[in-house]
Amino acid sequence: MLEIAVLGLLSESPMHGYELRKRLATLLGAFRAFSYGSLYPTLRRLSEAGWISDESPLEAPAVRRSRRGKRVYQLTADGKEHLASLLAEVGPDAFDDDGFGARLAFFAQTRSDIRLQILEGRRRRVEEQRDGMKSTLARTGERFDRYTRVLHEHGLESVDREVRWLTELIEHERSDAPDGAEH
Amino acid sequence: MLEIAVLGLLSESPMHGYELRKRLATLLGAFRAFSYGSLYPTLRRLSEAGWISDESPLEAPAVRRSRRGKRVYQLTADGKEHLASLLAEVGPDAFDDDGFGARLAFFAQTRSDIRLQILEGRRRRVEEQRDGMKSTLARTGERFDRYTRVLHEHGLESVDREVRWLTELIEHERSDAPDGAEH
DNA sequence: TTCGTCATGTAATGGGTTACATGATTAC
DNA sequence: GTAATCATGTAACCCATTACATGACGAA
Repeated sequence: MLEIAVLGLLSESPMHGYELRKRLATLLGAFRAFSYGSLYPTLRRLSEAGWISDESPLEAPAVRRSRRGKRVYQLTADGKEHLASLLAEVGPDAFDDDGFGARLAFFAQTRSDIRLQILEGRRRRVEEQRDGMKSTLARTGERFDRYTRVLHEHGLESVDREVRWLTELIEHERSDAPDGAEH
Repeated sequence: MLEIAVLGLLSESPMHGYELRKRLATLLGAFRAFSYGSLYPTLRRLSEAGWISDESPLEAPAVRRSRRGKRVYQLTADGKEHLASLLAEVGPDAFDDDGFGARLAFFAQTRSDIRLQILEGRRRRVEEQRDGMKSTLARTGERFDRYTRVLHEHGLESVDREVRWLTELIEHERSDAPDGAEH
């Protein structure tokens, strides 16, 4: 999640951690902020993996050491590849709230057929949730008190809306790329 | 969160852990399941705090020991008090997603004026979120690509719906208990 | 007798937060 | 010169999950 978001943002332009965090907050819609306590360790990890680096090729090398100054990160060639493979991943991770959100935010960089697979997988997932809630309400709706019931009803309407929203996106996607790449 | 849910469920009737977990899953709408790995340690903690107990007052005492058999938990007098104070708490915890959900699920046991305070606090919180998203969209909406934009628009509509839903609940609550307890 | 499900638990791990510590740069 | 904010980082902690281990009990 953080990994995709960081690589995705850096694929648009190099940035330092502090800026990354602000972009992250607006990109992920404030419902997911990430503190420095998770961001910087992630940057270190991605750096050690060779996916990002803060080496500026031109640089006065000597003198300063042990200084903590601004570190501008950029995607490496390996990182670009890695991001591409993350965005093309159509496993269960891509269908949960966070994973789907992160992938959708960088859909512009994702192949059209993969986009469709992710949207459909996500819809399947949300439909299952909806059906589960529906049957819970049908089974126990009478026994719930008023508050528990309205809570469940509101939840059900929310997932129902998401299913319809996904259906719109899927239809748009299909009409946009009307070739037959599926099995 | 787990604490409120467990105490709240046990206040309705005694139960053992396994059953508790199933009730938890339907109560919290499947979007929040809790595994045994968090449930059982919580039961131990609540037990050590004296809020729940699995002592059956009538019991053949001798013989069996070291057997792991079924443990039926029930709320103690202290636990009842503690639950009441948790449900009456109108701090920030009561306004975030989880805390609000847990409290709403046991609203039937909450004092009417507290209910109103929690609903209003939650609404304020969600309104802030909505306004943040709105201004983000206004500021950067043009620069977002299509996918990022629809993601944000859908998010905005969702919080907007929640605000309206909360407003309905608040109005219902006010007309239900039309006395003047507020300052 | 074996399979499913009821039932309780632990250990390792994961992925984040809060609070703290430090220092550079900019605006007044 | 001092306050705000930019900027980087660490340590302690929290709260959950996964995977595993154990065992009782009823039905086929």
